[in-house]
Amino acid sequence: MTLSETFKALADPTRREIIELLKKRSRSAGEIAEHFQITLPSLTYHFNTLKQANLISQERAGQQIIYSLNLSVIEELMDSYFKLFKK
Amino acid sequence: MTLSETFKALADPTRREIIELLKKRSRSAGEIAEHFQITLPSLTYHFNTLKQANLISQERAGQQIIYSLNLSVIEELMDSYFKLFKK
DNA sequence: TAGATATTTAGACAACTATCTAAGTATAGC
DNA sequence: GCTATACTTAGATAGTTGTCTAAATATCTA
Repeated sequence: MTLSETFKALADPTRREIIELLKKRSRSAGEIAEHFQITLPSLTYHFNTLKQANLISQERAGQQIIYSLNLSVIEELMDSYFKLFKK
Repeated sequence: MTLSETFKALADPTRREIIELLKKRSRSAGEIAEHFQITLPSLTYHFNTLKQANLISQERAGQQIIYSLNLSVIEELMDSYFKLFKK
């Protein structure tokens, strides 16, 4: 989970929209897909990108996979971000 | 100057290192180049990426081009960043 | 255990990125 | 005006990204 991975993950509008959705509540892949025009495989690609940046995590619930925001990691991120610009 | 452009600009380690250098003081393209192994044309590409994200600005001083951090824009950025994760 | 539902993996592909070399532009100083 | 210095622009290229379709995997339910 490098800074580069994190910024790269946040650089895509689809992925930021996924974060917006998960901010309200955790959701299954299918529920998330309802908000987008792109295919589920494409979304899976974005889930993986966000997971690799440690921004979200997943959990199986029966046939569904539930995605959630990793709020703890986001705090660290804020810190790195501040440091980048602070003199 | 979109959020995507900004995050994309920050996703590259070379560009973050340029920011680190400019944080200490404004510098010419040549001075910045001394800190890297890559060619000046490659650095110019990174300068343009950072300029497009409005993170830096340039100013000519004789034969040299001096680059500086755009601190005002960075404040806005922080704000967008907070909003992205705030419920 | 067969069929339905939910999601991922694999493989292909067009577009974009970061790099290079070679050539061009701008300024300074003689 | 010529030459040197500082930097950018142009064009090529290998690697990465975001998307798709088709196939595979996992779980539930009858």
